[in-house]
Amino acid sequence: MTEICRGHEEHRDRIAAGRRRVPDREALLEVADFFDALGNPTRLKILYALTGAELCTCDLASIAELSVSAISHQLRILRDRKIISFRKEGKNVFYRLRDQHIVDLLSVAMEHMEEGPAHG
Amino acid sequence: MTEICRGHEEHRDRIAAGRRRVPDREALLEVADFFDALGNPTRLKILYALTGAELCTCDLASIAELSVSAISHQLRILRDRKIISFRKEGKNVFYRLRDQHIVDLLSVAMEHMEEGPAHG
DNA sequence: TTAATGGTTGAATAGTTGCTCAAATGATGA
DNA sequence: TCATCATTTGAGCAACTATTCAACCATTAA
Repeated sequence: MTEICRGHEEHRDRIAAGRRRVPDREALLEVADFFDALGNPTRLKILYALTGAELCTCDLASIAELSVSAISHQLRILRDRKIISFRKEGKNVFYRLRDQHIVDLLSVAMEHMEEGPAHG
Repeated sequence: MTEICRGHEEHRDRIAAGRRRVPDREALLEVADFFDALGNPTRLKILYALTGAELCTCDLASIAELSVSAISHQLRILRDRKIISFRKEGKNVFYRLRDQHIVDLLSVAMEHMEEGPAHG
């Protein structure tokens, strides 16, 4: 691994510059975890459903058409990644998006997808 | 699966409203694929390295400290998801980020991570 | 206390992913 | 043509993930 293109000083310069643009390992893993959490249809369903209202686990299960257990597992991932937060009310647990960043990101993503194919 | 919280009309209303906020299946899968592509440390390294300059496969392998083959596999995923594009020059293939959206997204993500821990 | 309901958790498992290795492709130049 | 370099590709495999199922926990109400 990590074989370098033979000779050519320009490669070395580009590589050094490129390396400088890459965040440190910890930050990189954090960003990866964040995007990874968004990169799953079930979790995206949950998040889009939560743009605009808080919902309980069983509401989300119904919306995603999956078992309460399956949703609960996914909710834990989203909680751990600090993408959603929750409040308990009697027997119910209500989830909501943690901050406006997430709402923005989700709508920007949709727009990006819609215009994407146009300049293929 | 999809058991509904017994009775309570309010649940039905919330569920119906939530469902309306979820994009259709095709769009959802597209968005998930997009975020999924960003949700991996190796691919993020590639993308951050490409913010600011185009780089060839072997430069990227050197930066990511992985085999050229491993990087090529990841580059294909990023190409397929329309996140990067490329140009061939002699024996080399130079990759670049496909549009400014991606650059913006990567820097916004870094900022979000940096401020995230502050408000718990 | 018991029963019922909403939710979480852990084990099991089928499916997916990321890497390595070896082989193939494509471009360049002798 | 042949050799070499940069890259791509496919198979194989270990590690990871999303779901299901069964068991458990927590709150409410009798």
